[in-house]
Amino acid sequence: MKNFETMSYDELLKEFKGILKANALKFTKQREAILSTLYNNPKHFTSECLYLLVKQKHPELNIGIATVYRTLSLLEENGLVSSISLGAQGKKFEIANKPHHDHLICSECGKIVEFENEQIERLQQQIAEENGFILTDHLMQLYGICSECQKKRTKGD
Amino acid sequence: MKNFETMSYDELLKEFKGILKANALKFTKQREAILSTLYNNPKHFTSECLYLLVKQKHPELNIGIATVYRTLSLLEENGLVSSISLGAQGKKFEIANKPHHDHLICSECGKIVEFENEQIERLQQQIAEENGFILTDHLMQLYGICSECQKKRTKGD
DNA sequence: TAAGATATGAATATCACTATCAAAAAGGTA
DNA sequence: TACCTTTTTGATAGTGATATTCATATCTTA
Ligand SMILES: [Mn+2]
Ligand SMILES: [Mn+2]
Ligand SMILES: [Zn+2]
Ligand SMILES: [Zn+2]
Repeated sequence: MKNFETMSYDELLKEFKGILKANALKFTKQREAILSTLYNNPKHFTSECLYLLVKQKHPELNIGIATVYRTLSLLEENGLVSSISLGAQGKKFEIANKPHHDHLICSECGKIVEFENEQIERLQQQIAEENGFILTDHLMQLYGICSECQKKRTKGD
Repeated sequence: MKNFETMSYDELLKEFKGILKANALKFTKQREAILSTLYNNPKHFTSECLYLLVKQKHPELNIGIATVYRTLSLLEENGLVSSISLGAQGKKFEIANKPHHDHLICSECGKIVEFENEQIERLQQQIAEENGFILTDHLMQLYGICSECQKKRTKGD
């Protein structure tokens, strides 16, 4: 997979157009609107939430939620966005212009902190090897209570 | 949370009854059938799959799938079962009578290998602390291709 | 064992997501 | 540019897993 970490929006767009062309797909206003909204608001988006924001930023497109789902799948398949499954809280998407990282999530307020830890990644690789697996992917999410929510709790009691 | 690792079925049942009583809930044939089926078939069960097995083992109960969902939630809330979310492949449940472990999953055949790694656990704790979080839980799943599926692939090509 | 509670199964609803389809837009060609 | 073919779109209906509703059945305790 290509590394999109340091891409400017123009480069990203060029990359996207290349992927579209390579697959005989078309470059549409909707697809660009979704990509640019993701790029300019680098958060962890619910499909619904991204849909609302694109609608707000580009009201003239009258975008449909089906298109958002379709485009997110397309972008994820091609490595331009990545997603995390948060169980009950649903699935969230983010643009893949950052190095690989995992997530630390506050169970109380939903805050998401990103982190990376090479040592864990190495150990994961080792575990897979020990069990005869070729490691292709992993999911790691840490759940806890963030410092702000800890403070709130103390006050509340 | 209590440690259920070394419990015999009788002990587990006693524990369950205690939880029920403490919450003014009733001990029913359905609830016991579900618990015993989980205990005697220590696998990773889909709700549907568990439902079918309980139905087969206890046809006289004519159990409904709603009861299976309800009971699994109840058991999970009380730490007697734990679940893993496998994205597209759905959610799987297992009885919590083993030490904590994480999962290595074959993307091709769905095989699940359990593992534990103290070193990773320590690093996770450390990461949470560094970010001011109190760690309460974590999720770690490694995805890959198991050795059998690797062999099949080579033959297929 | 009767009273008062919760639990159950069947049916229905919900929720996130996917498929369908007619109309619109893209993009290659001349 | 105008045309033509293909893909894309938004609205809508459909799907599958899980949750809820509700009338009846089953527990628990006195
Ligand atoms: Mn992230
Ligand atoms: Mn397990
Ligand atoms: Zn918080
Ligand atoms: Zn396999």
